[in-house]
Amino acid sequence: MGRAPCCEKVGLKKGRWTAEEDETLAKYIQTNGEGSWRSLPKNAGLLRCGKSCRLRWINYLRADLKRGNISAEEENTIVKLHASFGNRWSLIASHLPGRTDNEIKNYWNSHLSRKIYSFPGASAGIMDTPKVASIPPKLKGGRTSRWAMNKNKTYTQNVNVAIYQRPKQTFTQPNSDFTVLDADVADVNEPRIEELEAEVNKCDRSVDESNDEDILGLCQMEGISDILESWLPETTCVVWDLSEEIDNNDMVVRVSDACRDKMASSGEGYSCSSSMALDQHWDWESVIEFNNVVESEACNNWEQQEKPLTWPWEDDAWESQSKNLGETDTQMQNDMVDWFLS
DNA sequence: AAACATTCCAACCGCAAAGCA
DNA sequence: GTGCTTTGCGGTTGGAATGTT
Repeated sequence: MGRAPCCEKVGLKKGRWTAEEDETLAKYIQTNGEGSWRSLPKNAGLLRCGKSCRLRWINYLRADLKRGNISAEEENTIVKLHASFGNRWSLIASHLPGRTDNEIKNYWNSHLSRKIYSFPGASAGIMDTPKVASIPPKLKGGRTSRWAMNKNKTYTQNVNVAIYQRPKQTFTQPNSDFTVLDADVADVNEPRIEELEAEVNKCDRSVDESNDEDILGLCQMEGISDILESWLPETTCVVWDLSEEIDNNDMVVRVSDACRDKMASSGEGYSCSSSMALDQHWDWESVIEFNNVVESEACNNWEQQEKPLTWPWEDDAWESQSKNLGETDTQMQNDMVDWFLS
């Protein structure tokens, strides 16, 4: 016995809405207000499912919808929010006035997602940057609770997300500043995830959702350097996302779907994309060229590849100067964290 | 100009949480 | 506390529009 249908589908119309239907729906809602979607079609005289009416109203008929193409600024916002929130389209849409979750989702899938470039595996480490963004816990399906939609709420949530900014840097050699990005997802270390969660869960933060900067901001984490040290070398599967914001010198690094799936299956429930928005002066041609090289070489011999990027504390020379991250130059460490959280 | 391929997006679907009796 | 209904979410799909051969 199958699931009961959400509404009586027999005799209901499907497919594109006609202008007449739009007018009928709009007039009814203007008169009676939103809500009671189940009974709305019958009351309004529409041969449509209530869900269909709701969707049509939300995505097309509402007066406060913004028409026209997504602007560069909006796109930038989407990229950044997606880096933090993942596919939480409604949440992203809530920060883009006049845009719907469906519109953003479609835009992402058709315009932005294909801009992702992969960095298939270099040898050693993994980089899944552990971070905290102040976002409500993701619910699989289901509507967002009213509590979660309230402003000035406090979340305690772990999300392996970060938006980084670094000082000016020219990316001429793929060996300088970041950890190897290993697309091989075989060794995702689940205990690390739990460990990270435990650390991250220490962080509570009040959030004003009206402020995107605040949403995107990272909470002050105690011992973040320790987390980075323990986490970064073991994270896997990163895909480089070179968005069209090249002109703005933004770059995003994100966890691959495979990694996300892995993490999800580990019981984490949800793993948002990691990202790096590197607001700096990259040599993009080199980046892309390097990406191509790495990709081709990866097909030949993954093990022999050198680290394209490493974190400073993974560098031997650096490490020799500082046996232990916790004992290193405090100023440098603080600077790194400041940059990391900026 | 026709056939085929690709892109884009409106709409559908199932799931799960909130709400309520 | 329980069960049913309503609502919201995100993934997926179908087909129109557009591009390419």
